[in-house]
Parts: sequence; C-alpha cells; structure tokens
Amino acid sequence: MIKENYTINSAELEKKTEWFIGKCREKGLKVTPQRLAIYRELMKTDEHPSAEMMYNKLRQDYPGISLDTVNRTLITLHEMGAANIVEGSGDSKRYDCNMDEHQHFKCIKCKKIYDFHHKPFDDIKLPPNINKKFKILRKTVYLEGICDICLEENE
Amino acid sequence: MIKENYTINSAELEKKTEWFIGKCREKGLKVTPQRLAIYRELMKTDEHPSAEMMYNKLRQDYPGISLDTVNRTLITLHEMGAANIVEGSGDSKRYDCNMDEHQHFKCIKCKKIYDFHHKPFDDIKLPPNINKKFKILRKTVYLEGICDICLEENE
DNA sequence: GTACTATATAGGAGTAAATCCTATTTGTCA
DNA sequence: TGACAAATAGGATTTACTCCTATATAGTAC
Ligand SMILES: [Mn+2]
Ligand SMILES: [Mn+2]
Ligand SMILES: [Zn+2]
Ligand SMILES: [Zn+2]
Repeated sequence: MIKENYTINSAELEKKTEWFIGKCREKGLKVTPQRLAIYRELMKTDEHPSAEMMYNKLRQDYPGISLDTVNRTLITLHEMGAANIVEGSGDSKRYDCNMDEHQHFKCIKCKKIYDFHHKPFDDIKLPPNINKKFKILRKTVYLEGICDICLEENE
Repeated sequence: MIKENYTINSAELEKKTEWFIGKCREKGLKVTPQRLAIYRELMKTDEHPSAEMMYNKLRQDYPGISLDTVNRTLITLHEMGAANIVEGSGDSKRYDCNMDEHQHFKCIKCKKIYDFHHKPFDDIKLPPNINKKFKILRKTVYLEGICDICLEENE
C-alpha cells in the first residue's frame, strides 16, 4: 500500500531513457545532456523533489548547470507527459516522473511526499455532467497530515 | 452539481460573523477590525482569492491595511478552522472559508477555481492501514483541466 | 472611565521560488 | 561540414511571501 525505499534498477533506467529520447524526437525537442540528466535524476528518486533539490543534486555531476535550465526542463517534462507536478497546498512545486497510477500523502510538517496506491482511488467516477462544462485533464485523490517520523518527534 | 454566481445573504453573513467572533474569543484571539474585515470579505466571494487579491479588494475600504496583515490573518483563519487553503499544483495560495463539504476544479489556464459538490467524493474510504502510519488531517478529491471560458477562447 | 499589557498591525526589509532576458552554445539536419 | 533553430548559462527581475520592529489597540483589571 505505502511504497518505500524505492530504487530503480539500471535496466529499467535505460529502458525509460530510450523511451524519453524517442518522446523528445517525436515532439521535435533536442536531446541535450541537461535534459537527459534531469530526467534520469528524477527517475532515480521517489522524493518528489523541487527544482532547487534537483539543482543541488545535479550540480554535483554537472557543475555548470543552471537553476533556470532545471526549472525550464522540469516544466518541459511535464508538458511532454514525462513527469507530473505533484498536487499540494502552497509550498514550492514538486515533481514526479513515476507515471504509474498512484496517490500521494504529504506531511504538512516536514513536507515529505509519500507514495501509496489504493486501487479504489484510481476508479472513482467523475460527476456525470462535469465533462459538459470542463475539459478534465487530471483527477487526484490527495491526503495531507503528519507523517510517522514527525509524529514520533513530537514525543 | 457545479455551483455558480454565489452571493452570501446578509443574515448569513451576520450569523457567521457572530460565530467567528465567538471562535476568536474561545481561542484568545483579539477581534480586530482587520480580522473581521478579512473574514467577512472572504465570506462574500467564491473566487478562492489569493492574499494579493484579498489585499487589493480590502484596501478599497481599509486604505491602511497591510499585505502582511492579510497574509498573517488568512493563515490565522486557517489555523482557527475558519478557512481552508485550497489544494492545487503550484501557484500562489488560495483561500476558501466555505467549510461545507465540497470539491474543487481548477483551470490550469486562467487559474480560476470552481466549486462543485459530488456526494460520493465525500465518502471515499481511506486505505485501511494508512492511519497506522500517518495522522490524516485532510482528504481531498481534486480536478484540474480547462474551464468552459478558456475552451471557448481557443476558438 | 483609566491604566496596563499582551497581542496585533503597518510598513519596510529580507528571502525563496520562479521567470525573464540575452549573449553564447549546441543538437539536428541538409 | 555548415547553417540555423532551439537550448543553455548566468544574471536581473518579479512574485509571493516572511521577518523585523516601532507603534497602536483590544481585552482586562481597577
Ligand atoms: Mn509519486
Ligand atoms: Mn471552494
Ligand atoms: Zn513529516
Ligand atoms: Zn479557465
């Protein structure tokens, strides 16, 4: 139910990298080292990092990379359908390239975002007439509260 | 289903103002003109305004009010249980003092937030063991897409 | 009503996140 | 291999708060 200690294996990483390269070509987007690095870095984590978190990680291997490029590229990933912006209330944008159906719990104290998957949440039916008025692009069930670690800290 | 053209009637406005004053006293918070004005202004709208939007509206009647007070007070309202911060992905915080069960649709183009109420969404059951690990404080179903007005504009 | 005090406010400074600008570089394709 | 549109770096700017502090005021005690 609640997913933990995620690490992608290298076969999967390469497979998705190939998929990503194909997707770039398909959309007429250049396959730059920065884009690849950002996408691959995002695949390696389940921490739903912000642009700043990604920037700090990436500059270890790519000292010249700019924060603007990280920001721009994360939005590009989103527009390509290669990543999601995680829902939340306030705070900085957080990114996720796990496109499998799943849901999020966000701790309002430490701001960690935890993955979980509850099948019934995938299948909730939209109100019958809402499609007549709006074009629905995304439907999410989102939980907020205090995580186990923060609960423990408070005694 | 989708709610529109909301205006609170003055009886309701006064009733909720009384409730708010009671709530302030109960929590030992002073009933200042600014607090009252901000709460009352928020009650009059279903636009889910940001602090900035509230500030611009309020300074018409309270020329001296400060943006910091608006921001602080909106957070106070949230902490008192008199308002919610609307969920969303990115963008500035948006506030809502309609505490009746309802859901939101947000247009990713114009950023408008529309209320709707779909009873089945009130009743979705949490995954069975999630309470063992996390303290769940909020559960929301949230829709995103393009609103009718923005759809029309695109031809 | 007057005095006291903790709380709240105004206004400005400071900060964090994201976006914009522009000269330079680079991936793609002919 | 060269041309060019697209992308990047790095700095400036904007946006959305948050912090600071002197002043004002709501609540209470007399
Ligand atoms: Mn996720
Ligand atoms: Mn609402
Ligand atoms: Zn936590
Ligand atoms: Zn719209």
